[in-house]
Amino acid sequence: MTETGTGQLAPAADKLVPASISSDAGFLLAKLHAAGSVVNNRALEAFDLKERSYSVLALAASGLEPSQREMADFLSLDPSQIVSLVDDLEKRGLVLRAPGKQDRRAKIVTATADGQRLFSAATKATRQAESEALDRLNREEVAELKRLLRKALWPGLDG
Amino acid sequence: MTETGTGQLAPAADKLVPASISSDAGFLLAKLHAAGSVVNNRALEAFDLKERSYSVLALAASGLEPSQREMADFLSLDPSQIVSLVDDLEKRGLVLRAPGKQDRRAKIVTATADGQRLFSAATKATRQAESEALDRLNREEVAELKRLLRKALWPGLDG
DNA sequence: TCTGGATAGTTGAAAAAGTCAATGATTATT
DNA sequence: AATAATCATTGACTTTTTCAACTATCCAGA
Repeated sequence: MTETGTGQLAPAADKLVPASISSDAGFLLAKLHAAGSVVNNRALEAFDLKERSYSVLALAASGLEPSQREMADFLSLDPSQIVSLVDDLEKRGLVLRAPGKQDRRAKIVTATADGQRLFSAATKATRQAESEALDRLNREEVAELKRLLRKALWPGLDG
Repeated sequence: MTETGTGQLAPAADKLVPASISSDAGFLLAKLHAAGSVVNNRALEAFDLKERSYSVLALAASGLEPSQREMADFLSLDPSQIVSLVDDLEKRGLVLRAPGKQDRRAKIVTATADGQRLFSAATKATRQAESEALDRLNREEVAELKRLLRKALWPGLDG
């Protein structure tokens, strides 16, 4: 994406806005997600993380003791992708694998103290990145956007 | 993603919702986009299109006479990706390339009559897919979601 | 006008990401 | 006890993304 330093699109990029696809929710989601990814990944670079590894670390640090299969479902990734993401984080001493207590096939992934620390620091950076990516919305609009996204994903939950 | 026939997530997928990442806009966008893509691409299969080729066809059919570079910027794709997408659509007789009138380096992509017809039919399918992907939101909420996404992308435009 | 630097499209290679089937270990079902 | 299903893992394979050339064209300034 052609970008200026502030994350704004180049001026000429507005020409195609009137196209009918601009009222397609799938397209709007894709485009905002793409723009946000750039900012997010740039913010995570300093921690040697990407969106993907950050989200795995976030789940490991959540206290919810997720299995890799649960992570795969939740993150919309193939189980084999989780394997390599966890491999990497584990090599770096950020997470641990432990066999599930009820089900020894499963591997429960938890963050180490180092992992928790890195997650906290990285979270600050992504919060900053998020407000940068959504800086055209005011506080209430950001909250409403998130509420609608959550409702679309998990109706009736307060996630 | 583990899915039921209705596009709902499998029951166990709710366990991780309380994780802090569920309030991260980037993650929510990614997840809803991922879920929507599955439905969208399934709907477009019948037309031998994917989200990508559909969006290129949509711009070609828009009457805005976009150049490939403008398409690349607008769709957040690399110019070389546009080349192969347009190649494919052109081989199928759905779009035409014409040199730009002011700038002969540029290639203006327009839909043929066949392309217009296919686009119309495919649009019906994606509309259906969209309401399926967002079926947990009511009409007003969908409108509000789109409004916020558009505002985040193009503040001050009525796209 | 000429020249140098930028830009549009194209090609092709390389890296990254996604998909999928097979396997061993374990659990669930019959 | 036997069969079927599930979890993590590996490896192959495809698709997507990224990037560096290259040609043709445009543009700005000498």
